[in-house]
Formats: sequence, C-alpha cells, structure tokens
Amino acid sequence: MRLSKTSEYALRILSFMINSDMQVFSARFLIESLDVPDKYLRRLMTDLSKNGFIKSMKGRDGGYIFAKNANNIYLSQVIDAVEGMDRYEGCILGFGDCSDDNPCSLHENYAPIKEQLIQFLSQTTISELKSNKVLKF
Amino acid sequence: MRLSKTSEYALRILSFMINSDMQVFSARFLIESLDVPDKYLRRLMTDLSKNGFIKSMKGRDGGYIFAKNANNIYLSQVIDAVEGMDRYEGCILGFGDCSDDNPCSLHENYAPIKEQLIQFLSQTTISELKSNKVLKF
DNA sequence: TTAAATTACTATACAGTGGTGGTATATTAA
DNA sequence: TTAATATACCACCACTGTATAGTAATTTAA
Repeated sequence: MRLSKTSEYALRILSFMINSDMQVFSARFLIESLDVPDKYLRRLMTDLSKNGFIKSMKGRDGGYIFAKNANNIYLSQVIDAVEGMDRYEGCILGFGDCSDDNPCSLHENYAPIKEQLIQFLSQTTISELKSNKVLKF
Repeated sequence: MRLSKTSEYALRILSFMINSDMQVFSARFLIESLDVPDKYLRRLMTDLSKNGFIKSMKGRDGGYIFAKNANNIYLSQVIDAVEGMDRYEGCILGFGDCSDDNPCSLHENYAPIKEQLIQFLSQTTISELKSNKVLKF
C-alpha cells in the first residue's frame, strides 16, 4: 500500500530532520537533500507548520525547525493533516457502514490486517524513525 | 486502506455474482443491484471479460457469466487487471528500491504488515467470498 | 539603511481516475 | 424480417492530486 505523494513527502522530510544533527533546515537544503519539487515542498512545509508540527523562521538564516518534541508527533497525525486518514480507516470496498455486524465480503479477512495498519500509524512517532539502519530519504 | 473505485466495483460485482444462485447477469441487473454507474459498469465488465474473468453474451437475454471457476480467480489478479498491484506491493514511502538491505525509515515496521496484505490479496479467491455472513454489496 | 536570503501567497497547468452521452453492433423472440 | 434488448466502442467532461511560475513579505548581516 502506498500513501499519497504528499504524505510520502511529509514523512520523508520529518524523518530526515529527526535523523540529522542539525536544528534548522532551509527549504533549499531539504529540496536538494530529498529530491522533492521546490514549490511543492515549500507549500507542504507551510502546511506542516500551520498544523503545529514544525515552526518556520523567515529571513536570512531562516528555515524550519520542529515545533514540538518529535516523540509527540504520530505518523497518523501527519497523514491526517495532509491527506486525511479516512482512506486507511475505512472499508476496503468503500462502504460507509461496514462493520463486524454489517460486513462487506472482504471484511472478515481484511479487518485484522487493517487493525494492525492503524495501530502502526497511530502508535508510531517521528522520533521512533531515528535509526542507524535507515539508508533512504 | 482503500482500493481504487474501479477495484472496489470489480470485486463487489464478482462477489455479488458468486453469492447469487443466478448464472447470467445482465448489466442492467447489476447496475440496479449494486449502485454502480451505468456506463462505468459496462466498460468495467468489458475490461473484466478481456482479462478472462467473465464472458459476455450479446443479444436478447444476454449478459455476463463467469469465464472460469471462481476458485481460480484471486483478488490480486482482479486488482492487477483493473488498476495494477504496484501500489500495494511497493514501498509505503514510494521508494523504488526499498528493501530489507536498503530500507526506508518505515520499512522495518511496515514490512510485516505489507506481507500480510499481499498474502491476503494473492491467496484469497472470489469463491472464498461466498458467505452467509455478508450483508453488503 | 540596504542588499541578500529566506518563507508565504496566489494563480495556473497537467495527468489520472471517475463518470457521462451517443452511437454502432450483435442476437433473438416474435 | 423486424423490433427489442443486449454489449462494445469512442469521445468527452469533471474533479482531485501533483507540480510549476511569479510575486510579495519578512528578517538579518553588513
């Protein structure tokens, strides 16, 4: 399963930031490091700061910095802010009222997998993405 | 996680067919039973028959019928035919070369969940969707 | 004070998915 | 044979996500 491009970018950026020793990250630096389109990244960063994940500092030597501790930012919160979590929480066949009591034909088999996905996204924080194993951003 | 609308429709249609006692299903009947847009369903059915899942019969009293035994049609095959499986098999952050040896920052945690999803889609057949529990199509 | 470096905003373009309309073609009951 | 009923095909439209361009506004080193 893939996230939207925007969610991908958002998580890659935050994951890159938490895995670096730097404090302040300019848009230019992030763009060059992460291969995210210039204007698209800038707009996304504005969005992420409006949602309280990062702070922006204008002017010379400005840039972006975490607005709160990264161990308090959950993946699901980031995804929810930029594309919404509905797509991942809902019925795999798109029924609005699918449930254990009113199941679609895939519900019984898919429900436990979805449960794990939701757990993963809603219990993992950005700071948990700090790792010496990670090679890709 | 949600499938594309087209995959949703395809699986709902095939699931509906396997759960019915009828043999031949006219487009009109499927449209009314499943609330899928008229022309969209017709185009999709043409696509499904080109991919060998169903056969179409023109003319008065025509309609659609399974082209092969439904226990030989896997969910992943249907999804692959109408939208491609790439989105579900690939890296959650969209990296083309993400792997155990070259992981993205979510790989370690997400890999086992993805594995279950792939297993589910590639090992479940349409005939396994036949159930007396299912209430929704 | 000024110039440089930075983020913020607005408008637009493009592509893919989902959806619609009209017409052509095939089959069969009568 | 003909009218009715069905699928097949082609062109088009709308919406959303992704991406780009240009300009405005802010801050600070010098």
